[in-house]
Amino acid sequence: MRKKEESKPSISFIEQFIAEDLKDGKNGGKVITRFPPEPNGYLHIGHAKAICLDFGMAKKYGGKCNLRFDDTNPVKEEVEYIDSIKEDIHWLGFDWEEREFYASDYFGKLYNFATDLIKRDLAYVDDQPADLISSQKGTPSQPGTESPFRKRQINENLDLFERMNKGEFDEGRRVLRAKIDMPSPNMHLRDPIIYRIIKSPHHRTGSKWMVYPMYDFAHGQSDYFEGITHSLCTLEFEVHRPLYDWFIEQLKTDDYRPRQIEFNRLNLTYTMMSKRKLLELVQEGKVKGWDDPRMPTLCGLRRRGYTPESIKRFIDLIGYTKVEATNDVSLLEHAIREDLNLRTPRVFGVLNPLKVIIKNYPEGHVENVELINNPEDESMGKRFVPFSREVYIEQDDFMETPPNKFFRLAPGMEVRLKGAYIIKCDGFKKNEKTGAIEEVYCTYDANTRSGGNTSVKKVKGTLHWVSAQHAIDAEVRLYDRLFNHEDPAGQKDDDYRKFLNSDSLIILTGCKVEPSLRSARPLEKFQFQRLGYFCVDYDSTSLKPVFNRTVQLKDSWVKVNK
RNA sequence: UGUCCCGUGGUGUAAUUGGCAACACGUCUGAUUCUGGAUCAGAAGAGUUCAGGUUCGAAACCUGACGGGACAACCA
Repeated sequence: MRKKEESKPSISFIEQFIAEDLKDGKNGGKVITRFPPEPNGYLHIGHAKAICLDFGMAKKYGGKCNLRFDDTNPVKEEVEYIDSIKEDIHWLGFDWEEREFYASDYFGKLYNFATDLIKRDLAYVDDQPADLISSQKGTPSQPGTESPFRKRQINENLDLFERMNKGEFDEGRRVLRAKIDMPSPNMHLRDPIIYRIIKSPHHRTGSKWMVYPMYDFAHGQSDYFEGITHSLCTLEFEVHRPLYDWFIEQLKTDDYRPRQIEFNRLNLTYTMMSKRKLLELVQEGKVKGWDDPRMPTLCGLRRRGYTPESIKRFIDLIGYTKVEATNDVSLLEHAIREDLNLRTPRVFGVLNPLKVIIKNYPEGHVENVELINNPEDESMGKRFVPFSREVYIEQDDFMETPPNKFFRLAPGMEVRLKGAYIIKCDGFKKNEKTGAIEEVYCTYDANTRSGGNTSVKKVKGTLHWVSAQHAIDAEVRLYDRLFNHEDPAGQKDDDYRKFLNSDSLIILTGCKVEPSLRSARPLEKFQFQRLGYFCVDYDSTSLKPVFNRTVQLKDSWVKVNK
């Protein structure tokens, strides 16, 4: 399915940089990358884009990719997230082997480096409160002004920083700042705060530390300590790069130098990627949890029925650039359909059952009709499905007064029950009060059994069906996009909650599925013929199977119909 | 009134780094089909934000506009 790409050797700008660096013999001709999540939430498909790049580049150029938890803020991070992050990366098919690192592993080195900067008069302790420091920073268009503590003596700074870490001062009382350039046009260079006092215990280092490094003071240095050559991150860190380079410059002892390269974040239509807002959805009960099948989280997509291959394929398709792009969810849906079409067995499942009685079919008689499991893959074999006098078909497949081009069942019309016989409708029972069709009466043509050579008759429509006496009841959860706005989180005047799609989950009970599905296991995937791809939910039991609809089949009838 | 980044069909990306804009999704035809799926064949749709300049030749290089984004957390 990727044949067409062979003639398209174009590589991303990132890969071009890497290839050039290699050609120039930088960093000993090595490629070492890292994937650096903060353990403060679950991974989503945007992270998958980064994971594919980080691990992908390392693999392609014979290098390694480290997993590094960016755990420099103990008040926001939890162990709970660490396990889920590792599980999701593995699920995608990537492995960091023994290279599982934590920014907190480097707290000692970082502290020493900070002390070193103080000694070189490149850092100082500032006693001012946050709002004052902030106002002295100026604005993007106005230069900052120097803190009165900027000229503090080295010995005093050393003493104060040590006492900050001993817990002598309350949180917020003092910070350590790098002494760089207050009037700089780049705000990140205006004496950035590099250490703050936090007294909450850390999930790995306990209460050993009272001061914690800020992101900018930890990330580049961690890269340096691990020998990272290419530090790939998203566009919003572009303005941080001069600071990243500044710290490395102070730290380096030889020619080795990590290089930060920024690429565009993944945005999807009708989707919201902000971790904070996703957390709100979970906490407010708008969804059933981080792994709700409507969530863009990897665990949500997994439960929805997405395969790692389809996600990687999608990411492959969208590429890496510096353009802030919004990708169409229909491309993601294309990727999962393409994958599932090749690998899933076809089965019969009737979502909204309507009973059809075949009057001239012998009562009590059962035939096992043979069906192909997957027309795309002969090796998946065949199966037998019981057929009898009473079957269920889809309510949508019968109309009392059909429009043009309705190739399904209606009074006087003929249709094939896939794998079985051609039937003709010659009556139905209607509830006079509600107008609902309750039963449909048909006759079958015994000469039209599928596979038989007497079956020369042709009909336009073919329906899926389930034998009434053999059917098993199932619950089916139909999912649709969570939001009904293309950019739910991007509206200035409206809260994203306003755009929640009230029909994003429709639970159907009393669905009828073929008996072979009794033994289906959670996460097992099927194509319900003519309907879509479905995946067994974790809530499923053999007594009460539960299926999630991953995605519908493309349906040109809906277009004809309107 | 700053610095940095970005601007190619509806969407996302290409264009062998200066040689008459390609691919995928989507859309629309038709063929085929015991899934209105898949498959196959084909079509429409941009002249590359705009204006200058360099050049035999510019989507690409230069200048200037215009438009979008990032940066003012003791978050990452």
